[in-house]
Formats: sequence, C-alpha cells, structure tokens
Amino acid sequence: MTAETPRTPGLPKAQVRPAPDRTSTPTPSKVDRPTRRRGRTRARLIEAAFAVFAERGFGRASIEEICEAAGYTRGAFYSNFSSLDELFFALYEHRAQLIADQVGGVLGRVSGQDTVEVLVNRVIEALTLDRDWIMVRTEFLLHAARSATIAATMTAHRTVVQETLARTLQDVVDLTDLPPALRSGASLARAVMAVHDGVVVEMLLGTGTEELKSWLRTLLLALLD
Amino acid sequence: MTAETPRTPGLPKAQVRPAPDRTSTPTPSKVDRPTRRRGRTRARLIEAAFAVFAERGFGRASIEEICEAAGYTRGAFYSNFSSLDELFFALYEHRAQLIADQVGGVLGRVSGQDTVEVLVNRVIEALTLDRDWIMVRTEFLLHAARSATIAATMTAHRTVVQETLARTLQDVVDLTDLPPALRSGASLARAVMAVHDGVVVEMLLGTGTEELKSWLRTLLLALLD
DNA sequence: TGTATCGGATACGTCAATGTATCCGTTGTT
DNA sequence: AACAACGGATACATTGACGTATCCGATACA
Repeated sequence: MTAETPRTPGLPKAQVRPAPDRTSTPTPSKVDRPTRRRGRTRARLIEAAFAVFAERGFGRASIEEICEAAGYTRGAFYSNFSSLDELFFALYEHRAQLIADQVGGVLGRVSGQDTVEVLVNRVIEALTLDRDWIMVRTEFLLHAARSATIAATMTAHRTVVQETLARTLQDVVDLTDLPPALRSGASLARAVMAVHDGVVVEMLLGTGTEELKSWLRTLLLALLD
Repeated sequence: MTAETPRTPGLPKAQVRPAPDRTSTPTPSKVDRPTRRRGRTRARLIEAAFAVFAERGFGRASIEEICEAAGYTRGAFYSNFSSLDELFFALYEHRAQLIADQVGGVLGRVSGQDTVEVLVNRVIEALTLDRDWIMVRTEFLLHAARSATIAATMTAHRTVVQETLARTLQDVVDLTDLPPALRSGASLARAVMAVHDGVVVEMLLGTGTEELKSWLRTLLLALLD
C-alpha cells in the first residue's frame, strides 16, 4: 500500500543463476547478464535507501521502510539483497563511485600553469558538500571502524579520490614553500582530504554550505599558500 | 544472570520526588539531593553504555545489553532513564565534560613566551585521540545532525573547548604571519578543531595513534608556522 | 501464440526487545 | 529497633521487524 512511484515492471533478459548449461551459445550476447527489471529494482531500492538512511539513520531504518519508500514490498528486497548491511554496502559503493567520477571530472586534466588560488577553487568545486551524502558516509565510516573489510573498501575509494587530488596538487608543490613532510602531491592530497573531513563536521552541526565553502577556502589557502 | 560486577547496593539519602512538603527543613542539607545508590547506578550504567556503544554502535545496542554489562537488570535502567536516547545524551555530556576538563588542564595557564612548535605540541597533547570516544562522539554527531536541540548541545561543548584553545593560540597570532581570516585566537581554534576532526577520520579507518599524532603535528605546523 | 522461468507480492511463523506493573530487599530516619 | 520510602528485580504483555515458503503475474524465447 501507499505505493505510487514505480509499480511499473521492466523488461528482463537473462540472469545470473546456475547457467542452464548452454553448450551451444544461442545468441552470443546473453551469457550471464542480469535482467533489466532486476537492475531497475535494485537501483530504486538503493536510491530509496539513500533517502531513508539520510533521514532516519542506518540504525533506525527498517527494511520495510526502505521498500515502502521505493514502492516495493520486502519480497523485492530479499530477492535482491540478503541483508540491510549488504544494501548499505551497495549504496556506499554506488555513491562513492559517483563522487569519484565527479572529482575526476572537475579535476580531470590539469591545466598547466594555474595560481594556487585557482587550483584551490577547483578543488573546492570538486569536493562534495551534500549533507545527505555526508551523513550516510559518516554512518559508513562508523561501520568501517568496526570491520576491517569495510574499512578496506572505504580506504580504497578514498585512495582513488586522493590520487586524483594528488595529480592536481602536484603543481602546488613547486609554487609555494611547504614543510618537507608536505612536499608531495600525495601528502598534500591527504592534507586536503583531512581538512575537508574536518570542515564537514560543522555541516552536520548546522553550518550552511556557502559559509562552509568559504571556510574551507580559507583553510586550504592558509595551508597551501 | 551473568552479573558479576556491582550487585552491591549503595546508600540512599534523599530524592527528587514531589517533595513531601517539608515546611520546616529538618536537616538543612537534604533538600533534593539524589540518593547515593542512585548516583552509582547511573554512573555504572553510563560507563557500561560507553563500552557497549563503542563496541556495537548505538544502533545495534539494546537496553538489556547495556544493563547486563553494568550488572543490572532493565528495572534499574527504567528507574534512571526513560529511553536509550536519554542515556546516550547523559553519556555524551559526561564524557564531553571530561574532555573539556582535560583540555583545560593541559592548556590551563598560558606560559607566556613559547615557540609555535611548543604550543602545537601542547595542543596535540591536549586533544583526545581515544578511539572509543571518537566513535561514540561520531555517533552523537549523527544524532545532532538530525536534531537541532542535540546539535546545540554538541556545539556548546565544542565552544568550551574552542575557547580554551583560542586563549592558548592567541599567542600564535603574533608569532607568525597568517592570512587575515585566521588572525584571531578564535578562528585559529576553529581551524585546529577542523584539522583534528579531519585527522580523526583516519583513526576510524585504522591508522594508529602515534602515526596520527605525527600527522596532526605536521598539519598544524604547516598551518600555524 | 504458447510456455518455462523469473521477479516480486503475499502470508505466515518466530523472536528479540520494549515498557509497565508489581514486588521485595535495602537504606536512612526517628 | 521499627518503619517508611526508595531502588532495583521480576514477571508479563505487546509489538515491530525479520526471514522464509509459497504464489502469481509478467517476460523472453521458441
């Protein structure tokens, strides 16, 4: 009940199952590709989970609540995931990928000779300050703190972003005089991420986005200039 | 069952109840002071909650689990708190107070003329890097993100620490050349807390305490020197 | 168009956790 | 020492969320 969003099926195609032993591949393009409908359902559940986790928190979110928000019943959930943790994990990977792409997009190709200020502005532009995402990310961080496996996943994603940042910040290394320990793109990237992580705490306590961007700029310039 | 810690009562004295209308104060020192036993029970429940929240997370911790860890039954809990949130709140206030005291203790009186490096070392010494506390604090931060009231509480506590830091950092303002926006004890304190908050994220992902202190020192020196 | 199969819905049993109502031992007072 | 009140334990009823077993409509392939 109270479902008003999807309710519109999709169009399957193939599945991941035990593979009915197709010795003679009928159509060369349907080996184990997951069904279309399935993909949509998964995606919708993940999106709904994002909203619910952001609003209620992981601890207080129930499977049913998420399904309701997505316009499905628990049957759909259990058909796609085996636990709430698994969904949470999938959600994190999905969004983290988006973030990485975004950062990569904005900082993509280094534009040769820029001033530090210009570089800082691009970096700030690239870093996310979306409150919902920050909240979900923070919950995930807490999970990582309790599971080496999850921590590894999160670290891996951070590394991707960090490396992108490092390439951009490589230029800064020569533009300004930095303490020895910070004289590398990698360590500068690590520093920028730390500052970002720190500033973001204030966002959770109510500071507005613009104010925070300004504060972030101040800090980064103080550090890098 | 499985209780092996307290189980030893305390000694009452008075209570907060509707006050039996004592018009003629019998003994001038027992107006509404909470019972001794009560205080101990509360304290033990709070300590147990700290351990349980740190290990299992707020979302997965049950009231019973905490009572068990404290050596009580749920009866004791409901006699002292009305919800898990309330206990969590009390726990936060308790620990936050300890932290504030500690920071105040270490940075208490400013020692006149120190080098920036010495000041930074004292600041680092003062800032907590206790993993359990960081985790509980992060959970609380997430609650604050969803409740203006809780956010206000947390901000208040941060302000206390920030002001202590500000007094200490007041000296730095003249010792080094900083960007205009950072030329005050208050903004420097805000910056130091941001860096601290940022570095602490790495701790949750597995970086060790010493490594982190070193990294924190690097960042603070780069910022302040 | 027929049909095997897939994806999600429905219905059910289970369990852990909650909150309350009540009881009993302990404590401080007279 | 007796007593009144307090603090915590015990017992109980309730509920909400979970996971599973099964069913039905939709879909792709022949």
